[in-house]
Amino acid sequence: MLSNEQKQLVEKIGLMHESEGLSPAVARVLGLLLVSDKVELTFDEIRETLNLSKSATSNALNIAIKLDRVEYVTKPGDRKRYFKSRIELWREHIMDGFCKKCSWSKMFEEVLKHRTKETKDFNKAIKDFVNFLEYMGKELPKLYKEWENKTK
Amino acid sequence: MLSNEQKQLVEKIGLMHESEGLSPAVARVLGLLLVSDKVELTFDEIRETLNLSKSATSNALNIAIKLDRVEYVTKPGDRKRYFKSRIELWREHIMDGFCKKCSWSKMFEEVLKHRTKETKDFNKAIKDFVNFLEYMGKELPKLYKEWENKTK
DNA sequence: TTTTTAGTTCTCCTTTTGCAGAACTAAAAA
DNA sequence: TTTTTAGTTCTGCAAAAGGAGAACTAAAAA
Repeated sequence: MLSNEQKQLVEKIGLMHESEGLSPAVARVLGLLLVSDKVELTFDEIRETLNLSKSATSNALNIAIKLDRVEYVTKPGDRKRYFKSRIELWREHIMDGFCKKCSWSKMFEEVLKHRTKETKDFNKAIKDFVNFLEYMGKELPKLYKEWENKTK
Repeated sequence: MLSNEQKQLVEKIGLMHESEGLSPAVARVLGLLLVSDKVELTFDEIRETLNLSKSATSNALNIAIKLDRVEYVTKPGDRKRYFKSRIELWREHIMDGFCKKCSWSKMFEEVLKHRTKETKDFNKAIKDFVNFLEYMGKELPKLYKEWENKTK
Protein backbone atom coordinates (compact mmCIF):
# COMPACT_ATOMS: atom_id res chain seq x y z
CA MET A 1 0.00 0.00 0.00
CA LEU A 2 2.73 2.46 0.94
CA SER A 3 6.31 2.58 -0.25
CA ASN A 4 9.02 2.81 2.37
CA GLU A 5 9.53 6.46 1.55
CA GLN A 6 5.85 7.09 2.03
CA LYS A 7 5.86 5.28 5.36
CA GLN A 8 8.72 7.45 6.54
CA LEU A 9 6.88 10.56 5.40
CA VAL A 10 3.79 9.50 7.33
CA GLU A 11 5.92 9.19 10.45
CA LYS A 12 7.57 12.54 9.84
CA ILE A 13 4.24 14.28 9.32
CA GLY A 14 3.00 12.38 12.35
CA LEU A 15 5.75 13.86 14.50
CA MET A 16 4.92 17.30 13.17
CA HIS A 17 1.36 16.82 14.35
CA GLU A 18 2.34 15.29 17.65
CA SER A 19 4.34 18.44 18.33
CA GLU A 20 1.00 20.21 18.01
CA GLY A 21 -0.44 18.06 20.77
CA LEU A 22 -2.18 15.37 18.76
CA SER A 23 -1.91 11.71 19.72
CA PRO A 24 0.22 9.37 17.58
CA ALA A 25 -2.77 7.65 15.99
CA VAL A 26 -4.48 10.89 14.95
CA ALA A 27 -1.17 12.31 13.81
CA ARG A 28 -0.46 9.31 11.59
CA VAL A 29 -3.95 9.30 10.11
CA LEU A 30 -3.44 12.90 9.06
CA GLY A 31 -0.06 11.96 7.64
CA LEU A 32 -1.44 9.02 5.72
CA LEU A 33 -4.22 11.07 4.18
CA LEU A 34 -1.64 13.52 2.86
CA VAL A 35 0.75 10.94 1.49
CA SER A 36 -1.42 8.16 0.15
CA ASP A 37 -1.76 7.87 -3.61
CA LYS A 38 -5.47 7.47 -3.08
CA VAL A 39 -6.92 10.70 -1.77
CA GLU A 40 -9.90 8.92 -0.27
CA LEU A 41 -9.33 5.93 1.99
CA THR A 42 -11.76 3.65 3.75
CA PHE A 43 -11.78 2.87 7.44
CA ASP A 44 -10.20 -0.50 6.86
CA GLU A 45 -7.57 0.77 4.46
CA ILE A 46 -6.48 3.26 7.10
CA ARG A 47 -6.61 0.63 9.83
CA GLU A 48 -4.55 -1.88 7.90
CA THR A 49 -2.02 0.60 6.57
CA LEU A 50 -1.32 2.06 9.98
CA ASN A 51 -1.69 -1.21 11.92
CA LEU A 52 -4.25 0.26 14.24
CA SER A 53 -7.07 -1.42 16.08
CA LYS A 54 -10.64 -0.65 15.07
CA SER A 55 -11.21 1.39 18.21
CA ALA A 56 -8.07 3.43 17.72
CA THR A 57 -8.97 4.02 14.09
CA SER A 58 -12.51 5.02 14.93
CA ASN A 59 -11.44 7.40 17.66
CA ALA A 60 -8.62 8.91 15.65
CA LEU A 61 -10.87 9.57 12.67
CA ASN A 62 -13.59 11.10 14.81
CA ILE A 63 -11.12 13.35 16.55
CA ALA A 64 -9.66 14.42 13.21
CA ILE A 65 -13.15 15.11 11.90
CA LYS A 66 -14.08 17.16 14.96
CA LEU A 67 -10.89 19.17 14.43
CA ASP A 68 -11.93 19.80 10.81
CA ARG A 69 -8.81 18.08 9.58
CA VAL A 70 -10.65 15.22 7.93
CA GLU A 71 -14.02 14.70 6.30
CA TYR A 72 -15.64 11.75 4.63
CA VAL A 73 -17.64 11.30 1.49
CA THR A 74 -20.01 8.52 0.57
CA LYS A 75 -20.71 6.91 -2.75
CA PRO A 76 -24.01 5.68 -4.19
CA GLY A 77 -24.58 1.98 -3.59
CA ASP A 78 -21.65 1.74 -1.18
CA ARG A 79 -21.97 2.01 2.52
CA LYS A 80 -18.35 2.60 3.29
CA ARG A 81 -17.16 6.03 4.22
CA TYR A 82 -14.27 7.47 2.28
CA PHE A 83 -12.07 9.62 4.45
CA LYS A 84 -9.97 12.43 3.09
CA SER A 85 -7.84 15.30 4.30
CA ARG A 86 -9.46 18.74 4.42
CA ILE A 87 -6.25 20.26 3.18
CA GLU A 88 -8.07 23.31 1.84
CA LEU A 89 -8.86 24.34 5.42
CA TRP A 90 -5.30 24.24 6.70
CA ARG A 91 -4.54 27.82 5.99
CA GLU A 92 -7.58 28.85 7.98
CA HIS A 93 -6.46 26.61 10.81
CA ILE A 94 -3.07 28.27 10.75
CA MET A 95 -4.63 31.72 10.80
CA ASP A 96 -7.00 30.70 13.57
CA GLY A 97 -4.03 29.55 15.60
CA PHE A 98 -2.28 32.85 15.02
CA CYS A 99 -5.37 34.84 15.92
CA LYS A 100 -5.96 32.80 19.03
CA LYS A 101 -2.52 33.84 20.24
CA CYS A 102 -3.26 37.45 19.47
CA SER A 103 -6.43 37.28 21.51
CA TRP A 104 -4.25 36.66 24.55
CA SER A 105 -3.95 40.42 24.66
CA LYS A 106 -7.25 40.42 26.58
CA MET A 107 -5.78 38.32 29.34
CA PHE A 108 -2.70 40.49 29.63
CA GLU A 109 -4.79 43.62 29.79
CA GLU A 110 -6.67 42.07 32.66
CA VAL A 111 -3.35 41.33 34.31
CA LEU A 112 -2.34 44.95 33.87
CA LYS A 113 -5.60 46.16 35.34
CA HIS A 114 -5.00 44.17 38.51
CA ARG A 115 -1.28 44.82 38.87
CA THR A 116 0.22 47.16 41.39
CA LYS A 117 1.16 50.46 39.78
CA GLU A 118 4.53 50.45 41.53
CA THR A 119 6.33 48.24 39.04
CA LYS A 120 6.50 50.73 36.20
CA ASP A 121 9.05 48.97 33.98
CA PHE A 122 7.41 45.60 34.26
CA ASN A 123 3.96 47.02 33.61
CA LYS A 124 5.31 48.90 30.64
CA ALA A 125 6.74 45.67 29.25
CA ILE A 126 3.35 44.01 29.60
CA LYS A 127 1.67 46.97 27.97
CA ASP A 128 4.15 46.76 25.08
CA PHE A 129 3.29 43.12 24.67
CA VAL A 130 -0.43 43.88 24.69
CA ASN A 131 0.13 46.49 22.01
CA PHE A 132 2.13 44.05 19.98
CA LEU A 133 -0.57 41.41 20.15
CA GLU A 134 -3.22 43.93 19.21
CA TYR A 135 -1.10 45.10 16.30
CA MET A 136 -0.69 41.53 15.08
CA GLY A 137 -4.37 40.86 15.66
CA LYS A 138 -5.18 43.70 13.29
CA GLU A 139 -2.49 43.13 10.69
CA LEU A 140 -2.71 39.37 10.31
CA PRO A 141 -6.25 39.35 8.92
CA LYS A 142 -5.17 42.07 6.48
CA LEU A 143 -2.27 39.94 5.37
CA TYR A 144 -4.61 37.02 4.92
CA LYS A 145 -6.95 39.05 2.77
CA GLU A 146 -4.08 40.33 0.68
CA TRP A 147 -3.03 36.79 0.00
CA GLU A 148 -6.59 35.82 -0.92
CA ASN A 149 -6.76 38.70 -3.38
CA LYS A 150 -3.43 37.84 -4.90
CA THR A 151 -4.42 34.25 -5.56
CA LYS A 152 -7.85 34.66 -7.04
CA MET B 1 0.57 36.95 49.58
CA LEU B 2 -2.01 36.96 46.79
CA SER B 3 -5.51 38.39 46.83
CA ASN B 4 -8.33 36.16 45.71
CA GLU B 5 -8.53 38.02 42.44
CA GLN B 6 -4.84 37.47 41.89
CA LYS B 7 -5.18 33.78 42.66
CA GLN B 8 -7.92 33.48 40.09
CA LEU B 9 -5.82 35.31 37.55
CA VAL B 10 -2.93 32.94 38.17
CA GLU B 11 -5.25 30.01 37.47
CA LYS B 12 -6.62 31.66 34.34
CA ILE B 13 -3.15 32.40 32.99
CA GLY B 14 -2.23 28.88 34.01
CA LEU B 15 -4.98 27.44 31.84
CA MET B 16 -3.83 29.61 28.97
CA HIS B 17 -0.38 28.11 29.29
CA GLU B 18 -1.65 24.58 29.75
CA SER B 19 -3.45 24.96 26.44
CA GLU B 20 0.02 25.52 25.02
CA GLY B 21 1.14 22.17 26.34
CA LEU B 22 2.81 23.20 29.59
CA SER B 23 2.22 21.27 32.80
CA PRO B 24 0.05 22.82 35.54
CA ALA B 25 2.98 23.64 37.79
CA VAL B 26 4.98 25.42 35.08
CA ALA B 27 1.84 27.16 33.87
CA ARG B 28 1.04 28.48 37.35
CA VAL B 29 4.60 29.64 37.96
CA LEU B 30 4.41 31.70 34.79
CA GLY B 31 1.06 33.05 35.92
CA LEU B 32 2.33 33.94 39.35
CA LEU B 33 5.34 35.79 37.97
CA LEU B 34 3.01 37.93 35.88
CA VAL B 35 0.53 38.70 38.62
CA SER B 36 2.57 39.04 41.77
CA ASP B 37 3.10 42.54 43.14
CA LYS B 38 6.73 41.64 43.57
CA VAL B 39 8.35 41.18 40.17
CA GLU B 40 11.11 39.03 41.63
CA LEU B 41 10.21 36.06 43.79
CA THR B 42 12.36 33.54 45.60
CA PHE B 43 12.11 29.79 45.28
CA ASP B 44 10.31 29.51 48.59
CA GLU B 45 7.92 32.36 47.91
CA ILE B 46 6.86 30.62 44.73
CA ARG B 47 6.66 27.26 46.46
CA GLU B 48 4.53 28.55 49.31
CA THR B 49 2.27 30.72 47.20
CA LEU B 50 1.49 27.91 44.79
CA ASN B 51 1.51 25.12 47.38
CA LEU B 52 4.02 23.12 45.42
CA SER B 53 6.60 20.66 46.66
CA LYS B 54 10.26 21.57 46.39
CA SER B 55 10.78 19.10 43.58
CA ALA B 56 7.83 20.39 41.60
CA THR B 57 8.99 23.96 42.12
CA SER B 58 12.54 23.17 41.11
CA ASN B 59 11.47 21.31 37.99
CA ALA B 60 8.90 23.89 36.99
CA LEU B 61 11.38 26.75 37.34
CA ASN B 62 14.07 24.93 35.40
CA ILE B 63 11.66 24.09 32.60
CA ALA B 64 10.48 27.69 32.47
CA ILE B 65 14.08 28.88 32.36
CA LYS B 66 14.98 26.48 29.58
CA LEU B 67 11.98 27.77 27.65
CA ASP B 68 13.26 31.33 28.13
CA ARG B 69 10.10 32.26 29.97
CA VAL B 70 11.84 32.90 33.28
CA GLU B 71 15.24 34.07 34.41
CA TYR B 72 16.74 34.70 37.81
CA VAL B 73 18.87 37.43 39.24
CA THR B 74 21.10 37.32 42.28
CA LYS B 75 21.88 40.00 44.83
CA PRO B 76 25.15 40.75 46.56
CA GLY B 77 25.44 39.10 49.95
CA ASP B 78 22.35 36.98 49.36
CA ARG B 79 22.47 33.48 48.08
CA LYS B 80 18.86 33.20 47.08
CA ARG B 81 17.87 33.36 43.47
CA TYR B 82 15.19 35.86 42.50
CA PHE B 83 13.05 34.54 39.71
CA LYS B 84 11.23 36.79 37.28
CA SER B 85 9.25 36.61 34.10
CA ARG B 86 11.10 37.33 30.87
CA ILE B 87 8.08 39.20 29.57
CA GLU B 88 10.19 41.20 27.14
CA LEU B 89 10.84 38.00 25.18
CA TRP B 90 7.22 37.00 24.74
CA ARG B 91 6.75 38.74 21.46
CA GLU B 92 9.74 36.91 20.07
CA HIS B 93 8.31 33.67 21.36
CA ILE B 94 5.05 34.44 19.61
CA MET B 95 6.85 35.24 16.38
CA ASP B 96 8.99 32.13 16.68
CA GLY B 97 5.83 30.08 17.06
CA PHE B 98 4.36 31.69 13.96
CA CYS B 99 7.52 31.17 11.96
CA LYS B 100 7.80 27.58 13.07
CA LYS B 101 4.38 26.96 11.55
CA CYS B 102 5.43 28.65 8.34
CA SER B 103 8.47 26.42 8.10
CA TRP B 104 6.09 23.50 7.72
CA SER B 105 6.07 24.47 4.06
CA LYS B 106 9.24 22.40 3.69
CA MET B 107 7.48 19.29 4.85
CA PHE B 108 4.56 19.83 2.53
CA GLU B 109 6.87 20.41 -0.40
CA GLU B 110 8.47 17.10 0.37
CA VAL B 111 5.02 15.53 0.42
CA LEU B 112 4.30 17.04 -2.96
CA LYS B 113 7.55 15.76 -4.37
CA HIS B 114 6.65 12.21 -3.40
CA ARG B 115 2.99 12.30 -4.31
CA THR B 116 1.53 10.65 -7.36
CA LYS B 117 0.91 13.20 -10.11
CA GLU B 118 -2.54 11.74 -10.79
CA THR B 119 -4.35 13.64 -8.07
CA LYS B 120 -4.21 17.07 -9.67
CA ASP B 121 -6.73 18.87 -7.47
CA PHE B 122 -5.36 17.55 -4.24
CA ASN B 123 -1.78 18.32 -5.22
CA LYS B 124 -2.84 21.80 -6.24
CA ALA B 125 -4.43 22.31 -2.84
CA ILE B 126 -1.21 21.26 -1.16
CA LYS B 127 0.77 23.56 -3.44
CA ASP B 128 -1.56 26.43 -2.55
CA PHE B 129 -0.95 25.73 1.10
CA VAL B 130 2.81 25.67 0.57
CA ASN B 131 2.58 29.02 -1.21
CA PHE B 132 0.51 30.42 1.60
CA LEU B 133 2.99 29.31 4.23
CA GLU B 134 5.87 30.74 2.23
CA TYR B 135 4.01 34.00 1.82
CA MET B 136 3.40 34.19 5.55
CA GLY B 137 6.96 33.18 6.23
CA LYS B 138 8.12 36.18 4.25
CA GLU B 139 5.53 38.71 5.38
CA LEU B 140 5.50 37.99 9.10
CA PRO B 141 9.10 39.09 9.70
CA LYS B 142 8.35 42.26 7.74
CA LEU B 143 5.37 42.92 9.93
CA TYR B 144 7.51 42.38 12.97
CA LYS B 145 10.12 44.84 11.76
CA GLU B 146 7.45 47.40 10.99
CA TRP B 147 6.21 47.14 14.53
CA GLU B 148 9.71 47.48 15.88
CA ASN B 149 10.22 50.64 13.85
CA LYS B 150 6.92 52.10 14.95
CA THR B 151 7.70 51.63 18.62
CA LYS B 152 11.24 52.86 18.83
C1' DT C 1 34.25 22.21 62.10
C1' DT C 2 29.48 21.89 62.31
C1' DT C 3 25.17 23.78 60.83
C1' DT C 4 22.10 26.10 57.85
C1' DT C 5 20.43 27.46 53.52
C1' DA C 6 18.86 26.90 48.84
C1' DG C 7 18.02 24.20 45.96
C1' DT C 8 18.52 19.32 43.24
C1' DT C 9 17.76 14.61 42.53
C1' DC C 10 15.77 10.14 43.54
C1' DT C 11 12.03 7.09 44.73
C1' DC C 12 7.48 6.31 44.79
C1' DC C 13 2.64 6.91 43.94
C1' DT C 14 -1.53 8.57 41.54
C1' DT C 15 -3.72 10.05 37.54
C1' DT C 16 -4.14 10.33 32.74
C1' DT C 17 -3.37 8.86 28.05
C1' DG C 18 -3.38 5.80 24.28
C1' DC C 19 -4.52 1.89 22.54
C1' DA C 20 -5.96 -3.25 21.98
C1' DG C 21 -9.56 -6.57 21.89
C1' DA C 22 -14.04 -7.93 22.47
C1' DA C 23 -18.79 -7.00 22.68
C1' DC C 24 -22.16 -4.43 20.61
C1' DT C 25 -25.26 -1.89 16.98
C1' DA C 26 -27.67 -0.38 12.98
C1' DA C 27 -28.26 -0.71 8.34
C1' DA C 28 -27.85 -3.36 4.22
C1' DA C 29 -27.53 -7.76 1.84
C1' DA C 30 -28.69 -12.46 1.18
C1' DT D 1 -35.23 -13.76 8.64
C1' DT D 2 -30.51 -14.42 9.18
C1' DT D 3 -26.04 -12.79 8.02
C1' DT D 4 -22.66 -9.51 6.76
C1' DT D 5 -20.70 -5.04 6.81
C1' DA D 6 -18.95 -0.86 8.76
C1' DG D 7 -18.17 0.96 12.13
C1' DT D 8 -18.88 2.36 17.66
C1' DT D 9 -18.51 1.68 22.43
C1' DC D 10 -16.92 -0.68 26.53
C1' DT D 11 -13.44 -2.94 29.37
C1' DG D 12 -9.00 -3.32 30.68
C1' DC D 13 -4.18 -2.74 30.59
C1' DA D 14 0.54 -0.70 29.94
C1' DA D 15 3.15 3.29 29.64
C1' DA D 16 3.90 8.07 30.57
C1' DA D 17 3.12 12.41 33.08
C1' DG D 18 2.91 15.09 37.10
C1' DG D 19 4.04 15.81 41.41
C1' DA D 20 4.95 14.59 46.72
C1' DG D 21 8.38 13.66 50.08
C1' DA D 22 12.71 12.38 51.54
C1' DA D 23 17.51 11.97 50.79
C1' DC D 24 21.18 14.37 49.03
C1' DT D 25 24.63 18.31 47.79
C1' DA D 26 27.36 22.39 47.63
C1' DA D 27 28.17 26.71 49.29
C1' DA D 28 27.77 29.96 52.98
C1' DA D 29 27.29 31.02 57.84
C1' DA D 30 28.19 30.24 62.62
